Amino acid sequence: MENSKDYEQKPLINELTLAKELVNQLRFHLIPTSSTGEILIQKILSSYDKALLMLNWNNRSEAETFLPTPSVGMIESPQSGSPRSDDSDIRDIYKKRKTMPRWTEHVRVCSGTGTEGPQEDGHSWRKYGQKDILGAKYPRGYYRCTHRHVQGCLATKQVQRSDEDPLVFDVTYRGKHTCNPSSLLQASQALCKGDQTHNRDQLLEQRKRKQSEEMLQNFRAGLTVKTENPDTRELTSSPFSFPSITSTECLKSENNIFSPVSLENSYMGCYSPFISPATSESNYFSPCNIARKQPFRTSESDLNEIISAATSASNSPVMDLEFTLDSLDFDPNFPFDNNSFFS
DNA sequence: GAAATTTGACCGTT
DNA sequence: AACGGTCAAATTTC
Repeated sequence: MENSKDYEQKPLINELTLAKELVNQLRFHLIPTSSTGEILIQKILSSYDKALLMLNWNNRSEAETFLPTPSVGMIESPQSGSPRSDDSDIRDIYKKRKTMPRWTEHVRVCSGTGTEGPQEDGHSWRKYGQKDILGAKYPRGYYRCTHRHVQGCLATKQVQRSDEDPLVFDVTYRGKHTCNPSSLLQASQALCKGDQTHNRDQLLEQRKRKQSEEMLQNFRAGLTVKTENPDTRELTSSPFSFPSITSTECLKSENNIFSPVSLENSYMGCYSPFISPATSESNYFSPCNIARKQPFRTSESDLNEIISAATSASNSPVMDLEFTLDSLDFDPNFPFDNNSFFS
């Protein structure tokens, strides 16, 4: 059954991959001459990605599915509850965590951009750990949703600074935000008004900003994001990702108006031009005015701090998905990676 | 005083 | 046994 499905789909996947590759090549011939062409190519690539994504999901839908709302709040006992006292509970927790959807964004922090706009747009993260990882130069930071205990939101993320390029952070999201979308929306809307600096997230941001104020001046974040297929863990070169991101590529992307993504615009539209750089959508703006003139002389913790602020600014991609899907009356359980889908 | 961060210890997985 | 992920007490920040 499964095998026959694979048999049917593999050639299809190969064809699509090949076609996508060709379009990618074509794109680099077009970029200097036609921005319209670039837009079209983005759309084509986007379509390929969607198709590939769907196929991927079909292949694995039986083995693994998203857990739309995995008994939120029941999984993790409150901190005071000595969670280690009950073995079976703990095992359940680990099992469920294992099956949580997971995806990675490669986040590049660029200098020279004016990204000091809202860095929090609804999701706030609390750091709960840091760990030196074998073979990695930099420690990995562990963050969970601030609303974990209040709303049982199990979303977590890990921020790992890249060995090769200290300006790149791998942000691995795990789990889906289950905290109340309406409150998030309110937070987002509050940010839209621009002058409202009194909400909690912004206070938080103020604090973070203060901590890294000096650095931010030299270190204004612009991000490029690659999404990773949550299951195959292959880099799926999403429409937003540039196969080989370089500084100049980054600049190019600045001029790209990617696939219209009207859904996104309706959601993101309220943001000031410098939206949270870490949102997957941020590629739309891609304020990556990168000119790495000077080496960064910042501590890891500073960088982690910034990336935390930056990434916390993003609703998790899944969250964004919920916003947009809800309005579209999609089946919310339909599993796909919105990072790629909407890009 | 409350909330957030740091950090060493603990625990499950491999 | 090593490693990665999480907990929770201590510390810091507001």
